[in-house]
Amino acid sequence: MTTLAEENYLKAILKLSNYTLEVVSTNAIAKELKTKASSVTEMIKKLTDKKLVNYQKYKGVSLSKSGYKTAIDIVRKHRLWECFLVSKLQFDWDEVHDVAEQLEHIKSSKLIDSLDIFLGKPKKDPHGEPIPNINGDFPKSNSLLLSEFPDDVIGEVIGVTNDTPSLLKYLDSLSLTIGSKVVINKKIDFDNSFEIAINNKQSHISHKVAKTLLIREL
Amino acid sequence: MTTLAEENYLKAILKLSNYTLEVVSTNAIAKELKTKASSVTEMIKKLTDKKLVNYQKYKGVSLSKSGYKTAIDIVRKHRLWECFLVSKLQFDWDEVHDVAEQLEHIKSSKLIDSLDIFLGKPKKDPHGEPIPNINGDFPKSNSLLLSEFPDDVIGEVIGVTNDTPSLLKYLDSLSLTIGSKVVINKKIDFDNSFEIAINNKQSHISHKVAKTLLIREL
DNA sequence: TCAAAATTTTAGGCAAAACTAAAAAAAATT
DNA sequence: AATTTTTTTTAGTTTTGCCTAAAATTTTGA
Repeated sequence: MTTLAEENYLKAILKLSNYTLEVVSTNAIAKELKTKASSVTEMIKKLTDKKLVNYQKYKGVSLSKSGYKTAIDIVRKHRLWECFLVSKLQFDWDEVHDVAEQLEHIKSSKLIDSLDIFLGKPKKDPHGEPIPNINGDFPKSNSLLLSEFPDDVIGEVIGVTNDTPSLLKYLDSLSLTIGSKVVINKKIDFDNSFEIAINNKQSHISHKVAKTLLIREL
Repeated sequence: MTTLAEENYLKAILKLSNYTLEVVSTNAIAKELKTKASSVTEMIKKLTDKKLVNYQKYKGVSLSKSGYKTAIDIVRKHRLWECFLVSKLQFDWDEVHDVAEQLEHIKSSKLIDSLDIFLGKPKKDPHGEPIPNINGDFPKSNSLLLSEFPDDVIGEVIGVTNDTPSLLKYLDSLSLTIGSKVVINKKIDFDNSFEIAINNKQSHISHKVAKTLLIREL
C-alpha cells in the first residue's frame, strides 16, 4: 500500500517523464514538489525498496512497471473526480484542481470504477486531458504545445497542462479556453513571446503561457 | 486546520459523548480508537492547545464549541458521502463505511455543500442516521436501542449504530433491516439475549446485537 | 479508612517525512 | 587535464503520532 507522500512522488515522476518510463533527475523532482533534493533522495530509496521505481545513484530515477501503473491510476482518479465536480456538482473548470488533488488519494477500486460508469466513461477531463481507462491505457493525445506549434496554421485549444487558478483566470480573460481557434502570427525572438489570433482577434502572450496550452491542428 | 488524526479523535469523542458535550474518559477513547491511553493523553493536549476540547487532568475531556462543530461537520460529510455511494454509485448499504471513512476527511466546504444539494439534501443516511445540516443542526432521533426497548411493544428498525460488515451481513440474513417490524417477546436473563419477532417471524438475538439496533415505537 | 486495583499521566523511544549543512560525485569550463 | 560549478548524497535534527514501562492519581472495597 502506498502512502500519500509516495503517491505524490510517483505522480511527479510520471509528469516529469512526460508519461513515459524516462529517467528523471532528483533536482527536477525537488523543484516539482517544492521540497529539497535530500528529501527526494530519501524517498526514492523507499520507492526503490517497494520496487516502484528503478534508481541508480547520481543518475536519476525512472518508474518501474508497477510504479507506472500506480501513478497512472492516480491520474485516472484525479481526472475522473474533476469530471464529477464539473458535470455533477457545477464547479467551474478552474476550481476543481485542489479538491481533485485530495480525492485522487481515496483508495477503493470499486469507488473509482463505479464513478467512471456513473459519469459515462468520459474520455477527457474538463481541461481536455485524456482519462486513462480501467487498464491504465490512454490515447496519446495528438496535440502539441502552443509554444511548439507551427506559424500560420489554424489550431484549436484542446487543453491546459497546468491548472494554477491564476493562469486559468487569465486564459479565460483572453478567451483562450477549450475550443478556441488559434493561429500564431509571429514569434518575437527577443523574449520568445507570441503574437497570436484568438478566434480571429489579435493578442499577445508570453512563452511561459504558450507552454501551458495544448493545441490540435484544425 | 485539523489533521486526519485530530479529526478521528474528535469523531471518537463525539460518539462516546452521545453527540453532546459530556465528559469522556481517556480509556474509553483509547478503546474506541484501538490505541493506547498514553497516546490519547498526548493527543488531548494538542487538541486542548487548539481549543477543540476542554480537558482536566485525570478527569477526562469534553468537546469545546468549536470542537463539537468540527466533529459534527465530519459526521455530516461521512453520512452525505454514504448517501452518494448508495444512491448514485449503487453501493450496498453494508459496503459504504470504509470508503466514507476516507471521504469524510476531504476538505472543501464548497464540495460538501454542492454534494448536499446534488443529493437533494437528504435527511438520513443509508443506515437511517440523521444527517446534520449545513449549520450542524440535526434532529435528535426519537429512537431507543433494541436492548433498551420495552417488551411486547411494536417497533420499527430505523438504524444500526455499528457498521461492521460482518454485523450488517448477519442482520441482512435475519431480515433485520431498516423498516423491519420488531417485537421483543422475551428477555433471557441468563445471557441477556432476546427472543423477538421480526416481521412476525420468531428469532433469537444476542444482547451484543440488540445493542446495535435503533428502534422507534410504531 | 486505607490498601489494593484501576485509570491516567509522564518519560523515553521509534518510524515517517521533512529540513539544513556539509561531503561526494559528476558535469562543465578554461 | 585540472579546476570550478552543479548535482546528488550523507549526516544529523525536527515534528507528528504512535509505543512500552513506570510513576502518579483516583476509585473501590475490605
